[in-house]
Amino acid sequence: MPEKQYDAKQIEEKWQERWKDSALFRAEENSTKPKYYVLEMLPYPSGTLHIGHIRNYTIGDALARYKRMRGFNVLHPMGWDAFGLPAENAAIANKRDPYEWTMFNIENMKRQHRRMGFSYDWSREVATCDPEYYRWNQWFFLKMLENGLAYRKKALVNWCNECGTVLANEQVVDGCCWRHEGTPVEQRAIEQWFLRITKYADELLNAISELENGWPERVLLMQTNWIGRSEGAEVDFQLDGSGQPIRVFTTRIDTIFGAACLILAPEHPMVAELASAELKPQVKQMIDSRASKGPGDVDKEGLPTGKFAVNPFSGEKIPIWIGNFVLMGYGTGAIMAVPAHDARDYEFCEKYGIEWRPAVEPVGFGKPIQVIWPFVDDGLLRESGEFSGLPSEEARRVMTAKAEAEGFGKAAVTYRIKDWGISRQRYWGTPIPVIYCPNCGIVPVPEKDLPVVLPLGIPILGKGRSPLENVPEFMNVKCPKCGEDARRESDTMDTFIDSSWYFYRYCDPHNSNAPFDSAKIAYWFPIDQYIGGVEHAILHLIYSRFWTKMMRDFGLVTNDEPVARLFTQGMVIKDGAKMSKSKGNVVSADQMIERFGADTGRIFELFAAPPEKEMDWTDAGANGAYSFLGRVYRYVTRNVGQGQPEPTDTDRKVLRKLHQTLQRITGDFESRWHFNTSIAALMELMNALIEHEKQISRVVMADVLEKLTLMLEPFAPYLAEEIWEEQGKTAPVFHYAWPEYDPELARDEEAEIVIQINGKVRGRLYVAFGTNRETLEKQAIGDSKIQPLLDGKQVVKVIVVPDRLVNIVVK
RNA sequence: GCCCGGGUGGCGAAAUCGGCAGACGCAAAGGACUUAAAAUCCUUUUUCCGGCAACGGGAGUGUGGGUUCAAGUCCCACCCCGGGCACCA
Repeated sequence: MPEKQYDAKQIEEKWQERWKDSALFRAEENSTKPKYYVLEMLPYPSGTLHIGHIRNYTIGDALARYKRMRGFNVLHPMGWDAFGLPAENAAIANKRDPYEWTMFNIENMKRQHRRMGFSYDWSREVATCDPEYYRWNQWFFLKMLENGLAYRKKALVNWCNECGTVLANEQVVDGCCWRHEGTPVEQRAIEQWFLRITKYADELLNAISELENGWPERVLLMQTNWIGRSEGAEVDFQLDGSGQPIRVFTTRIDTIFGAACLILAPEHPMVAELASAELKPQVKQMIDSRASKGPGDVDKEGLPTGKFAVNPFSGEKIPIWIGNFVLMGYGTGAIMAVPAHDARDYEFCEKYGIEWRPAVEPVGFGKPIQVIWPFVDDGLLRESGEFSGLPSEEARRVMTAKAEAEGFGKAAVTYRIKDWGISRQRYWGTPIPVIYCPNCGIVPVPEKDLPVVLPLGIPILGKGRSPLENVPEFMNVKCPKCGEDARRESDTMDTFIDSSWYFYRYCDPHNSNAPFDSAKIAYWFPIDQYIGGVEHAILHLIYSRFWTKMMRDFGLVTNDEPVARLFTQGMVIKDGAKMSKSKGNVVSADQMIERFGADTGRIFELFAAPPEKEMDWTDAGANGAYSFLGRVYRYVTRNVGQGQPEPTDTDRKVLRKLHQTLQRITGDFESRWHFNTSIAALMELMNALIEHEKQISRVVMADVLEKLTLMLEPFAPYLAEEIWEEQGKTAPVFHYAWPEYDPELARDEEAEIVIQINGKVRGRLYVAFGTNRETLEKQAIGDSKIQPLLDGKQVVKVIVVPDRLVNIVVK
C-alpha cells in the first residue's frame, strides 16, 4: 500500500463527527464489570481552555481509556464550577449578564473539550449554577441548620475591598486576598453564616493516616498543618484584687514558673474593664493598625494595663499587658508569656524590659552548659517548687492533673482550623435559604419551597452589599411561620460549597427528589482516582472531606472519604515562563489544535515531563511529537498487509521489542504513571520497526501494527482510530482489550554481562540467562580483553551478580 | 524561622531493587532528496587528552566528606532553587 501523509486536522474532524452525540463514553448503569471512577477537577468556565488546563484532562483521559480497555465500567464525567466572582466582575466590566456570560463560556469550553477528544460521559454534565443543582446546596444547608452544623454569629471576618465581600480563612494568602494579591484583607465584624467544620477536626485529622497510600504526602502534610491540632492545657490566672479568672491556653504548662507576664489580645473581652480610659484609644488603634496591615512581620507592640494577675502555681503576681501579636481567634485570646522558653515572648519582654527567669534547663551532663536564651526545647524543671527536677514531659502531665484537681485548669486541645464562614455579599452564587421575620426571627425556607431561585437579569452595580438587596421581588417574602412580611437573606454561599459534593451528583445527575440515590453512590464511591492541581490541597480537598463525613452522618452515604487516590499534576509553563494574560503567552487549546492537532498536544504534554512535575511547553518540542505521530501514520499506512511471506530471523527481535514496550507501558499505568517514559517506549518501538521494516514477516507485521494501535489509544485516540480503520478493523479501538504482554517474548535472548576491574567497565560477555557464578567468573577472568589487564596484578576478590556483572578486585 | 520537594549534557529528561550515567526527544552541525523551500530520510552530538581512523585513556550526576567490590541512587554536613506554613502560644 502506498503511504499516506498525516493530516491531523482531517483525521480529527472525521472522528469528532463520529463521536458526536454518541453514547460511546457512557458509564453503564447495571454493569457486572468492576467499576472505576476517574475524575479531573471541574473547571471554572472562564472562557477558553488553554494548554495548562489540557494537561490535567489528558492524564485523566489516558487513564479512563486504559481502564476501559482493561474491562472496567468507567465513570469519567465533566462539569462546570459555574458560580463565582469572575462572572460577576465580567458583568460589571463588560455589561454582560453573568448567566449568559457563563453559559456562553461553558458552550465554548465544552466544544474545546470535545475537540481534544476527551472521553467524557456528557449525559452526566453538571453546571453548579443550575437551580436543579444548587437547590441541593440549599437542602444540605437546611439539614445542617437543623442539626446545629450551620449557625449564624457576628464575627470578625476577612474582608476584601476589591471583591467587596467576605473571604474564608482558606482564601487569605499572605494576609491578602487570594484573588487580589496586593489587597490586604481587613478584619470586620459582620453577621455571618458558619458551618461547623471544627466538629470534624479530629476525624479529618485522624483519617489522614488512611489516605497515606493514595494521596501525595505533601497534600496530607498541608492538611495536617491546616487543621493544626495542638495539645496543651488551659489555666486560669486570677486578676489581682477581684479574683476574676483570666484563662490562657498553653502547650508548655511545664514552664509556668517562668511566666513573666500575661498578654491579652486587644480584642479580648476583659480588655474593656482592664484598660484605663486613656489606654482605650491606644487599644483601638492597635486593633485598627493590625486590621489594615498587609503581609509580613508586624512589629510586636504592647500596652501595660497596670493590673496584675496571680500565677496559680507560684502565687507570684505578674503584670497584665495587651499585645498586638496575641490572636483573639486562637486558644483563649490570652497567653502567659514565658520569655525564657519562647522566642516570641522573649522578643516582647526584652523590648519592654519585663523581667524574666528560666524554669527549665537543658538535660546536662553534670557540667554547666552555655544556654542560649530562649531555650525552647524540653528539659528538666528548675525553680519550679515541688516540680523542680522533673522532665518537661512528665511535668506537663503532673501539673495539668494538679490544675484539674484544684479546679483552676484542665487539659485542652485547640485547632488552627476554624468554622467555615460561607456568607458572601455577592450575587452570583447559591442563595442562602433563610428568611428574617420581625416576629419569628430566623426562619429556614421550608424544604418544599426549594429551590430559592437566584433571579436572573438583574442590575449589578456596586460592591459591599449583595446586589440581591435591590431586587424587591426576591427580597420581600411572607414569613413561612406567621405569614407576616419578611425579608430573605441576601447573601449567597461560598462557591466552595458547590465543589464540595459535585462528584456525588455525577452518579445521579438528573434526580429531582434527592441530591442522589444512595445506592448509586455505594456503587461508584469512593472516587478511584482524582486528578487536579495542588493549589486545592487545603481549600477544596478539605471541604470535600468534611462534606462527605457530614453526609455520612446524615445517612446519605456510607463511605467515610470521597477520594481513594489523589494525583496532583504539575504546572504547565511556556518557554520557561509562567503563562499569564499580562505576558500574553497563554496558548489556547484552539491555537494549539490548529497548529499541531489534538493528538500532538496530548502526546507532547505527557512526553515532556513526568506528570507530577512542571512541564515546559515549547513549540519546537510539540513539533517533535507531531513528527512522531506522522512517522507512525506513514509507517502503518504503507505496511498494512505487507511483510515477508515466511517467518524471518528478525521477527523474534521485533516481537521482543513489542512485548518489552507493552510491559513498560502497562507498568507505567499500573504503578508509576510516568507517561513520559511510556511515550518514549513507543518512540523506541517505532525506531526499531523502521529499522527492520523490510525484514518483518507478514504475520508479525499485522500483530505488531495491531498492538501498537491499541497502545496508542489512551494517548492519541484520533490517530489510533484512524490507523485501526486502515488495518480493516472496526472502531472504536477502546472496545478492544488492552494487550497482555508475554514475558517469554519480552525476555532478552542473552544476558549481557559487564566485566569490571575495580569497578571500571573493561569488557563484556554474552551468555545464556541463569549462567552460574562459577562459569561467569571463569569466563570473565579468561576473557581475552581482560587477561592482559590482570597481568602482574593480584586478584583479591571477585564479585559476581548473575545476569548482570562480574567485578574483579585487584591489587 | 519551621516543614516538604528538587539540583544529571546546550535544553526537556531517562536510569523502577546499590550494578554499563545520559534511553527518548528538542536544539545544533553535516549530508541525501528538491529548480528552490518546506516536509522527509541518513550521520554526528557529556567533556578533556591521544590518534588519519577504527579506537584507546582520564574526568563527570550542586559542594565537601563517609559507607561499599560498586553510589545519580544509602549516611553526615553544607550551598542553591521551587513550594507550603508563619506571631497558632
